Order: sequence, then structure tokens, then C-alpha cells
Amino acid sequence: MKSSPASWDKGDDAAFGRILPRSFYERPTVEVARDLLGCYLVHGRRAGKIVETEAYLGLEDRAAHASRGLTERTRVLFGPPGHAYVYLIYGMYWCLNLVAEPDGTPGCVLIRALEPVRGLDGERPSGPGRLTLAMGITRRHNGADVTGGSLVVRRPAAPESVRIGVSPRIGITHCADWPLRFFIEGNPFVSRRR
DNA sequence: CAATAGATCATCT
DNA sequence: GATGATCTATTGC
Repeated sequence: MKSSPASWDKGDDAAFGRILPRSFYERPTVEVARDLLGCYLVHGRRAGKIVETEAYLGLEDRAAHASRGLTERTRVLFGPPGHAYVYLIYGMYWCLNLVAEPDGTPGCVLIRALEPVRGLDGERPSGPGRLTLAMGITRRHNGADVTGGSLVVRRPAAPESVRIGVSPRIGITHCADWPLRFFIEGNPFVSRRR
């Protein structure tokens, strides 16, 4: 399933579908997290299918950065939807989030794993840290508009039908039992549980 | 196979 | 000065 020449291999990004409009992100975070599964994250020549996400809410979600209020770092989370929130974790890994909810309301979706589609040969973008490493995403993308730019998300016109799994989020200490992690059942690129 | 230690730094207290 | 939405390597059973 890799040798057949697909049109996207020739650089036709439209084969990944239409770029998701801002209205897609301007909804409840959980809905956005679920609907992002099966969409394509495209950065230059590199592209991957989103197979695992986590929702991070607002003030009531102590696991979310936004719960500590508006600061210099979390400014993007409180801004308009459809932008990237990128931050450094544990001193070595960048994590990519997509801002959801209307302008002024915090909420974002952490992209946890991709299935390599183009320009990611030999990579295993499972887990937030490895994903950004493979895609070449860094602090430069913090605040970037993902509805038009070098980094965008596209949705196929006819998404394949998949089973969506739900579980608690990974690697957090607060609200550790909230079922806000979503993934495509059976996909081999979904990261494993601790 | 499961548990733990270590790397390393922006952000916040 | 402490913390953390990670990942890998290593140790121990």
C-alpha cells in the first residue's frame, strides 16, 4: 500500500482534501478533537494522517495550561481558533496543539500521533514529541494560522469510516481519569499506553 | 515485561 | 527554585 503512485506524491495537496476552515475549529474542543481523526496534517512536502488526539479544556481542566489563566505563553489558547499552540515540554520536545472554541474561550487539541503519508519515510511520528520532530515543527509555528500557510490541516471529501476509541489522557497528573483521548481503533501508529 | 532514571529548559511561583 | 500534555535506555524481576 505504499508503492502505488498517488496524486499527492506528485505534490498535489488538494488530494488530501480541502483545508479545514476556521469554522471547523470554532466549536467545542471535544468535537474538534474527534473530527480531526482521519484528517491530514500537511507541512511543506511532509504530510501525515492524524490518528490520535487529546482535548484540553479551559479553567475547569487542571491538566490544561489554560487553567492557570491568561499568561504570555497561553495567550494563543485564548485567541481565535484555527491557530497552532506550540510549546516545549521537559526541555526537549515540542508539542503541537490546534486552538479550538470561539475567540476568547480557551481550548485546544493536542495532536499525539500521525500515520506517515508523504515525506516521512522511516519515521514513526507516534507521541507528541516525535511527531513534531518528524514534521519539522518548532516554536516558530506557535501562533501560526493553520487555515492557510505552510502548516495546514486538510479533510478528505469522503473520509473513510473508522472506529473511534476513547480513553483517559496520557502523561498527566491532574484530571487523569477524564476520557478526553481519541484515536482510530486498530491503527498501528497510535501511541501505546504507559 | 514492568518500573525507573536521566536528559534539559521555558515558564511560572 | 520547582515543575512538566515526553521519550529512550537501562535495570530489575
